[in-house]
Amino acid sequence: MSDDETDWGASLSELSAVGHAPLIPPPPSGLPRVIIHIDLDCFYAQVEMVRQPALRSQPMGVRQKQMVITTNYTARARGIPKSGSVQALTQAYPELILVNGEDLYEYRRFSQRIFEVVSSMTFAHAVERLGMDENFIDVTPWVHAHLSAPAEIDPSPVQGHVFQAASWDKSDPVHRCLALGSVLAQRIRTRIREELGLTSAAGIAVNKTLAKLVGGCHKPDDQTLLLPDQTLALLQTLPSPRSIPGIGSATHASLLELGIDTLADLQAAQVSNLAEMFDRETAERLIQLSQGIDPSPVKTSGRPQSIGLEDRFKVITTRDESKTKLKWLWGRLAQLIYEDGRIPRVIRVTARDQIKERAQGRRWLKESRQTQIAGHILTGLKTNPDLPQREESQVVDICLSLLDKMVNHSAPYQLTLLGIGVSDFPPETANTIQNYFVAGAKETRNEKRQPKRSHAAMTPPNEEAMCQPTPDIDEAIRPCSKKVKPAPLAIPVCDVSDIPHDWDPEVWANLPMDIRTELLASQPIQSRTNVKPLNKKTKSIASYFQKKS
DNA sequence: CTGGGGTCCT
DNA sequence: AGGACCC
Repeated sequence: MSDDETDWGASLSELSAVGHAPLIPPPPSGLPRVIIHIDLDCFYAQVEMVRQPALRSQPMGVRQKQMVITTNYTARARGIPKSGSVQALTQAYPELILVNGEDLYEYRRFSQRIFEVVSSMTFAHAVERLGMDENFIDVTPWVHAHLSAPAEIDPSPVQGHVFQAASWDKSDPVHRCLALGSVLAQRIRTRIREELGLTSAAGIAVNKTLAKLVGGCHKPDDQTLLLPDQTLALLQTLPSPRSIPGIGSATHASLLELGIDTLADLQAAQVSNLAEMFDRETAERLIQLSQGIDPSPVKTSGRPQSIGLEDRFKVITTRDESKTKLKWLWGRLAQLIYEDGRIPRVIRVTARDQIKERAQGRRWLKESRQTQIAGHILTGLKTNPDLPQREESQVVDICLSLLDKMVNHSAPYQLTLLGIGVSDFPPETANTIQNYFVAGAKETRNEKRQPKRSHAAMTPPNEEAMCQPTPDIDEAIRPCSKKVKPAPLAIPVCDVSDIPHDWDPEVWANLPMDIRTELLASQPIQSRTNVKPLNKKTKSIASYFQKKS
């Protein structure tokens, strides 16, 4: 949790409780941060309904193996739970339609487009992904810059709900900041609906934790703002310390051992109370989280650090079966690496062995082994989703040798999971305009190519009764994959003053924030004292985008 | 009958 | 390489 200069640290109310205030630069203006958390409603189910609109009116759920991981709101309106076992749900609700969601390919694509749409909005200073369907957006700079409008002309109407709105004071600058945030959250949600046909919930607050927590107050398809003075009221609605993001099962168990059962216990704890189980930094962070204090910055999410696939199955007991499964996994993974465009330098195999788990008395035990992979083996993926025969069998052999390090084939074993992942991508020389330009060109190139076959239609080999895929009732319809290029985004809400005068607003709006920042840094602004020199390549690319006059 | 992903830290 | 956390 390192602070950089873009992290304006805690809100006013947070600062008062922070031990080392000097380490956290105060907000320049004395105003709080404004953080939006966007959470797609039953994301997987919504994606399936976009792909197959007839499902919209049906009670539907998405299943992976024996679990229904989410149901749509039509189902929930009938009292069907949002998740559960296939067994239980189909028995109790025979009308529930289940779609197989074990292949995350489409969800990944929608997730990427959501991130792009959000990042393209000019007021989004930083966007951080959390899983496939959540994003944090820091809109602090925009909000502070637009707060100066006189209150009597600009009543800054709040969009959506206010958590316990009684103390709303429209003349309080802190409240007005958050109200502006709620307007921006509404615009983000509207764009996601217009561009992708997906509804979402949002929370607006002074830090990530509170934004996420308050966003849960009005779902689906609505949003909630938290005023700093209502922080404790919100926290009091939480049933357990476990409800705080960042306090997971292990931390919760440790807290229980210390006799800390409730959130109030943790709020009242001293660092010394926690010293037995946690180091001082962690203890301080936990107590602060329990009080709604969270200085962690919204970190701009870049390209993934790793790409991996796993498959669970009933059991594998031979090297030969493993080879077949690894081949199948690699085929799908190769497609993803190809679409990513970068060549990884490390490959890893993951496995679960039931016998080992029982021997060690553990509920689950995942092992992995990784190794560097010579560059020449994978370079074919730069231009083709399939590797030449020779390289492909080399990769599979590498995977098998990694597996051999985990299982002894002369002793009994029972694998129930295999996975392959890749990581350690070459650095992309940070986020420069050159880089963006190259990446954009590559994307266009990739999207023009049709996948040789829809890998969503690929079926795992050697299916056991237990893991038979559901009949693919949604064969085909893939709204995104048929597009050569994503539809150009409409001109987003943004202040004209944000845009350099010689730029096309639409082009500007579609540039990622860091690129805009870089270009703004190169703008001839009188007040700027530290003008970065513009190198040649940047200049020519900038002129490519700029309007001709 | 707990999925198939990810992140960062130790 | 594993473990914590997140969805």
